[in-house]
Order: sequence, then C-alpha cells, then structure tokens
Amino acid sequence: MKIVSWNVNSVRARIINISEYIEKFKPDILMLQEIKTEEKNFPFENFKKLKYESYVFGQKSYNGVAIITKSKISGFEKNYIKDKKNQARISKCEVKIKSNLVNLFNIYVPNGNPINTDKYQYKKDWLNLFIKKIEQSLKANKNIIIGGDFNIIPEEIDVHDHTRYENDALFKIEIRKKFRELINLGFVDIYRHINKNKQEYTFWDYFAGSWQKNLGMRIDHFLISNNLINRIQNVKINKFPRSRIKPSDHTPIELEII
DNA sequence: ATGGCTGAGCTACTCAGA
Repeated sequence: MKIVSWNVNSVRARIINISEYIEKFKPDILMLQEIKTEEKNFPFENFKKLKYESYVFGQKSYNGVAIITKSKISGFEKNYIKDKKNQARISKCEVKIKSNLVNLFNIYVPNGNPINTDKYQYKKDWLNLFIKKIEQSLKANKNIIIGGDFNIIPEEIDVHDHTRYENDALFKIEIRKKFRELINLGFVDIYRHINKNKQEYTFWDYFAGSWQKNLGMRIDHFLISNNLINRIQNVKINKFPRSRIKPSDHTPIELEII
C-alpha cells in the first residue's frame, strides 16, 4: 500500500498538478495539507473521476487537511485535538493494512514564526496537545502512522544552511525537542531511519530560485510506530511535482507498507 | 539574501506561509 503526504498549498489552485500526480504515481491514500478551502468548495468531483473518495476537514482561506483514498478507510475524525484557534490542522482515520487496523494521522503543524509572537506559543501548545493525544492513542492501538507537514527541521542535515535557522520556529532547539519527545513515545522518523546520511528536502520556497539552487528543507515527515517498522518497504521523496508548472512549494513524501 | 513569491479573499490590499 502506497500512502503519501503532500502539502499542496491550495487544493483548488493545484487541482491539475494533483490529478497529474495521482494518475502518474497512483497512491492508495493521499494525505493533503493546506488545502485552503472549506469543505463546500472542495473539488470532490475531480477526485471521484479518478476513482478516489475524499474526506475533508476544511477551513476558509488557510490550513485545512484532506484524505484522498482508493482504499477503504473508517472512523474519519476532525477536531482530534482541542485547537485554541479553531484551525483545521489534523484528522484521524483507520485503515486496514494486512490484518492490522492502523491509526492514520494527517497533520499540519503551525509554522510558529515569528518567534516573538503568540504564533510561536501556539505552535508549542499545539505540539504539546498533539503529543498528549498520541500518548493516549498508543494505549488503545499501537499501530500508528503520522504523516504530514510538521514544520520541523529535525537535524542540521535537513536544511541547506542550518546557521540561518537557529532562531527560526522550524529549527529552534525546543521545537526539535518536541519532535524527539514524539519519537521517544515509540516512533521512528522513517525517512531518516532508512536514509542515514542522505540530504534531501521536501520544501523549497518560491523566492530567488530556491528550487533551482536546491536551497530547501526537510519538514514533511512520516513517523511510524516501532512495531510497524519492518513492514515498511520504501520511503521516497518524490521531487517530480515540484518541478512542474505552478507547483506547490512542498513535494510529496511517499511510503510503501505491506 | 529577513527580502522576495504565491494563494485567498476580494476587487486594494492584507494576511499567511517557512
């Protein structure tokens, strides 16, 4: 089963790119972040034509997450954590993989910049709430996959110039510690687990030829609960969509699980 | 290279992104 996470930076502005991606790479489950639309304006029909069902937690203008799936999922849930700002940033569902029921989380963690504002506190609060909820969730079901835009650069290798990001909400030590805290509950950052020294990115900003110069960062991740690690066949950052016309600033990360 | 590019909402310009 191929499960993919992709921050699309508006599902409506990106519908051609996303459709092209689906037809070319055939994900079973595609988790989208930053769809930037309410459910009533979501392009359900476009995905239906490609034989995918859509499950949407939308919001006007900003944020928003969705699951586009060919596989059967159950228990789709919005508002999984109590978000102080009422932002659409997380959904949960269950998917059967072989004989296991796996809890699948799709997350869009707050950016947190600038760090001298309440946006940064909101990011920390959000991460703390999320960590607590995952801790609880593990007690009920140890099979968990968390995919999404974490807005966290885990280590120095994961950004083109780490010295520029020491006081950035994506790379500040206390934020990276939250990432470690999550992992210490019993997960691996599966990309780094498989690729020990590889320097690849999932995001390049739109400015000043960042893509052409490969000035990017790895901020989109899959965390896999320890008991599922040996079921992972492959994890891949697919740069193709970032190279297309009118791209998202993020590119998909793809997971193969058996 | 802390400034420049992109999308939404709206229709001039701000907010947000990372």
